[in-house]
Amino acid sequence: MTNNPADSTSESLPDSPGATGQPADRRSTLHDVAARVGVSPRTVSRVVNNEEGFSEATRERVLEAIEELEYRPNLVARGLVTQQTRTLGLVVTDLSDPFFAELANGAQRAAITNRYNVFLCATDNEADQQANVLDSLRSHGIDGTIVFPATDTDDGLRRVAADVPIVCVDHEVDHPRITTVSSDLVAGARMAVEHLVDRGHTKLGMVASKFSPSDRRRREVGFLAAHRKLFPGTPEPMIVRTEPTLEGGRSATAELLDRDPSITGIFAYNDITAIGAILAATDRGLTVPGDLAVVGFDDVPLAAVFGPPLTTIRIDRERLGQVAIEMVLAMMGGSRTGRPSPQILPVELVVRAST
Amino acid sequence: MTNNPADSTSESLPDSPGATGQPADRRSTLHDVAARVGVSPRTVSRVVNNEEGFSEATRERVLEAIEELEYRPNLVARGLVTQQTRTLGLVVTDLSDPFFAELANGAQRAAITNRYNVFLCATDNEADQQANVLDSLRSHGIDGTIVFPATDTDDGLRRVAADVPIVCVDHEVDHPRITTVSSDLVAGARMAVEHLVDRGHTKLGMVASKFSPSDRRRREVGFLAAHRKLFPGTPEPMIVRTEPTLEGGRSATAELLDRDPSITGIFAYNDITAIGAILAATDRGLTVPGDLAVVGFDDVPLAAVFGPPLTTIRIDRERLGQVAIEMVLAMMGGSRTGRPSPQILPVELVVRAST
DNA sequence: CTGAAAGCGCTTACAG
DNA sequence: CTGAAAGCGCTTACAG
Repeated sequence: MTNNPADSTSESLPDSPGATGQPADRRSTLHDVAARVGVSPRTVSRVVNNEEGFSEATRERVLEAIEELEYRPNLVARGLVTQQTRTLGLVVTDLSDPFFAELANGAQRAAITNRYNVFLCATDNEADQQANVLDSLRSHGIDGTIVFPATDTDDGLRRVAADVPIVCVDHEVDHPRITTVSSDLVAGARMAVEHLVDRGHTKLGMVASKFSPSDRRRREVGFLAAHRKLFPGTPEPMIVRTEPTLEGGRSATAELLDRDPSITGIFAYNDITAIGAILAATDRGLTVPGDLAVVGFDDVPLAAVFGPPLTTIRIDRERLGQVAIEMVLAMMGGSRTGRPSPQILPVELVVRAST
Repeated sequence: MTNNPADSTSESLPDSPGATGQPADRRSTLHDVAARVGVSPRTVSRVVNNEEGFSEATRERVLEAIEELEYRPNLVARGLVTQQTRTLGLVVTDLSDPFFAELANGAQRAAITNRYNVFLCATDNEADQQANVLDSLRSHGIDGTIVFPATDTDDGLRRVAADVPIVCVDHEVDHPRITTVSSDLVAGARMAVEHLVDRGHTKLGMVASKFSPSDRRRREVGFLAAHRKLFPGTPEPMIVRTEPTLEGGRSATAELLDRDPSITGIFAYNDITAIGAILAATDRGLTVPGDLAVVGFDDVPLAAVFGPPLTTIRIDRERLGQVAIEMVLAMMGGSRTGRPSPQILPVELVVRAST
């Protein structure tokens, strides 16, 4: 037959692997398995994919060879022809925000359940980097992706949606292959305002994110609407936009209190900025909640143990991730299913010691 | 020539895209670009890859067509033949630990600098899930990967190392294609002990991680060694192993204090467990640092703002990620470079109010 | 029950 | 300066 270098050294027993017990240093392929069994690659492909049409004996010999050679199908080569890789993308702006970490956990868990894998990428909220990772993901033949979009990147999203279906988190983009899952941020903001007012506060201020373009300011919309309803005819409360980080929350709150020292209630963009707000209060000798009450958003794990434990609007991030996966899977079902309509998940007020 | 359905509707001007301005709904390929320009795919490939051998005129026409068709090379198809995809993996146990989030940030940043992308995956510290994601990553033709290994998975790592070079974080595996970058955990533990003793504490306890197998208990080794040196001949201090989470730290500390109420100094596995330790103290009416001093590990962002702000051993996670990327890149340089030797990065004591 | 051919989107030698 | 052929690892019709 062909001259196989291994033949000269190995015993005649065909089942015996090399002396080292190690397969070749090159990863073994369908072809290698076929050659070892003495069958065509097509047959190996059939048993690997659980198709019909091979004898039980063949099946066993193939399985044995696969074991011995540690053969693993190359999903990407397969994807090149099937046009699917059972891999999903998840792109977020900032890994160090615990919100995204738990979203990712939920998404990954749901993906595994459906026998999909997910690759996570971060954009630092930069359009270029988002374009870069989306392109990379697409290039790897992912079947769909979930994205929490960087600011002002709708066009970029539409472009990749031509190739792969997208589920956006907390943001709508008008495109047949893009849908949205979001939390009810407007309702959450309303709950926060009502709670502060229940506690007797009448002068409120809000720390918002400067990364939110005008069509993504749902918390602000809810905040103003609730305020308008409860205090009709009064001037609108103050809103300061900042980076959604601890230091951002701290400085924005300082600015709010500088501009209007009569403010006694703060609604913050998220828990991290809320903690910043509390620090700003402490900075100027105010007590929380005595002098300043603070409501956060998200209910990240540390919110409960911070001093004082944070009153916040809880988002079920695990569920958010799970629903996002289910929606992207539905979109991949082909156009017959149509685009799933946007979903809005409920949020919940959690009262602790900061109000 | 060939019958192109587009020809019947489009104007004769070859440069004009369809009426919608949209390219076909199928992603365009090298072949499409070639057809549009009227040149062979080989030529397009040449200009895409900046090779030699085409006229300036050809180059411009190809570039134009690429623009119009929004052509993007399929990196995976390319990878199938070049055996490299300019993509790296990063697999960690737990996304919601801020330690890994910042490690990932550092790694991603360093990767981008080198024109690589990174795909992040989580294992939940489960061997099966780690095998799954590594296989998926490998299947996507990644060029190398960084992994913070799940417990007891050395064999699995060796298996994938046959195909792709691995840099482990804080763990050594004996294999020619696996190397290690770690923090000086032993030195960090020593600093913690010396600092507690400086503060007048003589009865110490440690909260350790139950996920660390015996060869990965560097903090414990450092803790015991430092204690032995400072208190020769005395009994060894108590160590309780637990899940490295907030609740884990809380219950482990409660156990330590139950078993030996004379303990006044706690060295914790990381900042999260340290915060748990502080909570455990508060639970039983002890003050920190008055009744119980606590030293954490990592210096995550919230350590500085927790009440009381945490004394901790700082790990430069961004740098850790960066070095890991550089090492994996070096390993990919081919065997000529040989395996880079393990690196140990320094850590630093940060004194705050919990001691 | 099994295989030979063509092709997914690309690049690598080779030839002109 | 440019192209035709073969192949990366796989699957999809087709034929026996």
